[in-house]
Amino acid sequence: MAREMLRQGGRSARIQTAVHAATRDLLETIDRSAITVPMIAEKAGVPPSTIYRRWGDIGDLLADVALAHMRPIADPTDTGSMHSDIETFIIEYAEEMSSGVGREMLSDILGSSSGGAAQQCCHYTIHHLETLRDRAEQRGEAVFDIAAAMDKIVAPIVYHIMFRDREVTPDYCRALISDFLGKTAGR
Amino acid sequence: MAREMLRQGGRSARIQTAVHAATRDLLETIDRSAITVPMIAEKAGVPPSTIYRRWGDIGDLLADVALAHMRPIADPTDTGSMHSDIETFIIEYAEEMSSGVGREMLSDILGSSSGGAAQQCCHYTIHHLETLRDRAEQRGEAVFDIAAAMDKIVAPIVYHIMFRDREVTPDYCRALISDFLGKTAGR
DNA sequence: CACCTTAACGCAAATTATTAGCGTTAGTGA
DNA sequence: TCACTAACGCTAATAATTTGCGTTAAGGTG
Repeated sequence: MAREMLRQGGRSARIQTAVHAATRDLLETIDRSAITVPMIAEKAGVPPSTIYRRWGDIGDLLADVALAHMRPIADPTDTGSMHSDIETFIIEYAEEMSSGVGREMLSDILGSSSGGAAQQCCHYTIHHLETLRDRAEQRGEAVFDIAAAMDKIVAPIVYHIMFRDREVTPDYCRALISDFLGKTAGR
Repeated sequence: MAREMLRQGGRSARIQTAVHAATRDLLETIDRSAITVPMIAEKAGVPPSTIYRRWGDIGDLLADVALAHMRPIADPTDTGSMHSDIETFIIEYAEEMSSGVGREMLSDILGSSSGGAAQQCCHYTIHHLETLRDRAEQRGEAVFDIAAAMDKIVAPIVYHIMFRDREVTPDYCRALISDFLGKTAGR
């Protein structure tokens, strides 16, 4: 993961935006393994050395871009009940991460040398679950434990996506959620 | 992951052995991000072009080496009961994967382009669990479901190792196992 | 607002990694 | 033993990465 910018404004920020945009563009256009730093640099209108100096290598850059794409911009949908809130959020999450680009984003984040990107990515997921839990609490519903939800719902989904040992279908997600919330607690 | 060799014996096999050995050596000596193909080639006594032709890039080579290191050579220890068999195996697995080199191996395998290495790695774990289950069955103990064990024990452990969001301690592993096998089933 | 400090940049040269062509070696099966 | 060809070694060409150095401009200060 790229270090935090010491300078926030102006040129430095413009370059970050341009490089991120160029990278996202290329990720949609051509195969990820074919993307090179000079390629991104040309598209972004900066010299390659700027990218190397700022992001280190292409792995860290890809992790940074993936992380930026995962940064929560909106709260998960409010569907009226905790069970369906969780289902909606988790199924969408699983679908996004199961896709080709989703898997590549996860892979880039997990492969990043420092490990900061992975922690941050995990934190985003936890943050969303916290939102759902707080919402449930305000409704007067029984709350759930975030760490337990990570273990019993998120972890298996991510595991199967990364190891490709089974399809992560909406039905599979629903089963994990029902199992976690208690099978009797139908909605 | 490297494709299977079309030729099994002689020179081709010797080169594979030498390159793997050189790579493992370097992984223990210097930082993984500093390892280059020409470096490995020199240590192994082969020209770099041979490595590029056979393994594609350094990512695939590292994944191949990591996978070879994970290949089961012996069955997990027989401790006399299923619960402690699982505990012994899982705690050892978690400890190995939590270490610096373990995490890097997982990272290399998950980052490999084809995805075959990840599937294979997962298969090794399943194979070990099958051994434990069959052993329990022969003893007349109640058996367990492999897929469920992967979801409830292995997946959370691997998730936390990869995302670095919590320490994976032996106590944590024991809790996952007890929870899976039923809290009342103390040993 | 003008000035100072220095992080971050652009450029270009030097280094290093990767790819590709081509002749050679040595597994494998007849 | 021989024929066939996958896999190799060598080398030249190409591409990526690193590094030094002068320049630009962000952010702070008087």
